[in-house]
Amino acid sequence: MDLRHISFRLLEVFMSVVKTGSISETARRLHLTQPTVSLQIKRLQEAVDEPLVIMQQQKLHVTEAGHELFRTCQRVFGHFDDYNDFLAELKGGERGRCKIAMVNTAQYILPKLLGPYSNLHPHVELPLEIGNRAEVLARFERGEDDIYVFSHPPSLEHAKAARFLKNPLEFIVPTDHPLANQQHVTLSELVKYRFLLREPGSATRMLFESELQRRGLVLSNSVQMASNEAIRVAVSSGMGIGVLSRHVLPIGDHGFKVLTVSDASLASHWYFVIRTDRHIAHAARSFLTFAQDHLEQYLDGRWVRNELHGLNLSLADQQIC
Amino acid sequence: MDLRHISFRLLEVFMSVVKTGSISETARRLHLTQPTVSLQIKRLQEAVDEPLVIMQQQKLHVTEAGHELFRTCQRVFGHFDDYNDFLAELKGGERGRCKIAMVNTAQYILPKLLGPYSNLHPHVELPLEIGNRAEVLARFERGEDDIYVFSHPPSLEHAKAARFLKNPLEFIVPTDHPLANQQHVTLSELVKYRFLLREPGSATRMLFESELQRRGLVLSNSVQMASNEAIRVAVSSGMGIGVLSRHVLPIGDHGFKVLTVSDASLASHWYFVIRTDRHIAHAARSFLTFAQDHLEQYLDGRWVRNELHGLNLSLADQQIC
DNA sequence: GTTAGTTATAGGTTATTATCTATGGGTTGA
DNA sequence: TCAACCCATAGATAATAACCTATAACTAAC
Repeated sequence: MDLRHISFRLLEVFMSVVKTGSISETARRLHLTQPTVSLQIKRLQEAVDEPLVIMQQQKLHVTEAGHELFRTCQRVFGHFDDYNDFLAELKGGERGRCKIAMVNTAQYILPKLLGPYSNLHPHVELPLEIGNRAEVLARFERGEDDIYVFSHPPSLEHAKAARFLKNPLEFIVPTDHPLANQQHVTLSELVKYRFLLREPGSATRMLFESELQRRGLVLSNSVQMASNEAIRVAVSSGMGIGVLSRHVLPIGDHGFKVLTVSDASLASHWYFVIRTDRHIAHAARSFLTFAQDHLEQYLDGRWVRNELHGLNLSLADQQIC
Repeated sequence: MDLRHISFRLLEVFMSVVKTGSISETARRLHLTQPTVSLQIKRLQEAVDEPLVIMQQQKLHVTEAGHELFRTCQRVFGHFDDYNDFLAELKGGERGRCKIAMVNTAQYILPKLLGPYSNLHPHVELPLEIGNRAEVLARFERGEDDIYVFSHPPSLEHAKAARFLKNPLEFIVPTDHPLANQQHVTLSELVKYRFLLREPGSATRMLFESELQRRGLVLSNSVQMASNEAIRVAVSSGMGIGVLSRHVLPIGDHGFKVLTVSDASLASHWYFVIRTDRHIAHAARSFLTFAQDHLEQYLDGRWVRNELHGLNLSLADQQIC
């Protein structure tokens, strides 16, 4: 039996012939002519090298080989129906995966969106990758993920970015620090103290340093630390001043004090970033649409900057091609 | 997803791509060129309307949709493999059915062949039809069965017949009949008595009557009976003389006596008959070959006339077209 | 930076498929 | 016997599939 040149259309026609028990009737149902169906069946029989139906006293009689082939076809089409269901879910964003890579700071706020989304779409896998800016950037270059979360989006040609949340920076000091109880502090006062900072590539540090440079200020003393947690703990134990995203600060007193700096309001934004030169997973589209619709609901409304509309619009355009 | 124009070849190529993880490698294995495979995959993706494999850092990566399609294909090919096994058995005569229609008298001897055959090929169905000559002839005309067993084969154009067993006729009389103990009896002596005969169409009766006509003899008195059993019983109870196939006579004394008629040796033959204008079931070929090889083994060698060779030879020729 | 290996694309040829219309031949039932 | 069905076959055509070669473009490794 040579399956090679047998198409599913052929099997469809054959099944109809078995079901209706008539070549003419099949032709009518499938909007074909009777000779077409006749010939199709003949071709199939040649491929199988065995008669599938025989005329017997003016009635079409299905042979054993034909019967068994019919059963085989039923099973086969069953599997393809299943596959179609799967595809439908996949395309509808109900199934599949959406790999997200994010910078460290974002790990505190993205779950607030991912949780509700995941509950709504339980069949969507959501693997998360967390790294510093350099690491996430490298992943972006290699196109390893579906969605990237940055502050300071990379300005590469085949990237599309959209802000979704303001990321205000806060200065924190130990509770026993000289500035801890001062009403208004200025940036120039602060730089005399020792600072605890993330690595040079980090968005937080870049933002802070560019502000210092703009103002012609220089830090007298700074220590580099590998994570936001490390900085928080170090500040609490009196090692110096920390500059941290508002979103990573726990609510309530935790051994440090947030300063009100009168002459500096530092803030960056988080962006959802996608590559436009790659196929975008349906689940990723689905998540971004969800985010656009529910940012205000699940994130603190004070900081939300919902600019996802344009991104989703351009994705919808792309979908057509 | 539009299956219509997807052939199994296409799925085969796709499966190989998934298995090898490479388009070039697949091309080499399937003796195609790389662009051919590339294009096939593209076509398949268009049919599914969803990427199945994507290039990621110089490596082919199978998408979710691709993976699921692969699994679907595995199942589908599994079913067709099963079907191929089924076909192989069918074509080898190991499976299927062989419908045999036979005249009444044959029912006593054919089972001696069918039994051993059935044991050898347990998956072959062997439905039997038994009727008088007219009935079997009608079935033959309509082509309802695969093999027919006649004495006096119908001489129709698209029929092929082969003798396999001699069918000698015997005259039986009640044990208390005047002729019962006579050494030699002649036909002309017999016709004075009452005869018990089958219906006019039956081969036995036709043979007997044509012999009478040839000799210019006329029966003085005859009674028609519907079955060989009825005749046997009637003879035993003294109703007259019977003419029966040797093969339907039980061995040993059963209330009647077999005469030795010196001037008449009546015998017909049983034939296997098939229609040559129809497809011959593999099981039927298989049975006829079996019969050719084992006639002498399972039937009384004295009567066997094995002329199946020619029949099977012409069947083998036909098989080619 | 050259080579070797990969995939993608363009352009072309040939074989096959998927259709059709027209027609012939056989059955059935009025 | 004739109309109304059925199926099979012939002959024709347009679309498409299935391939090819040549070539481009990219990446990894030497």
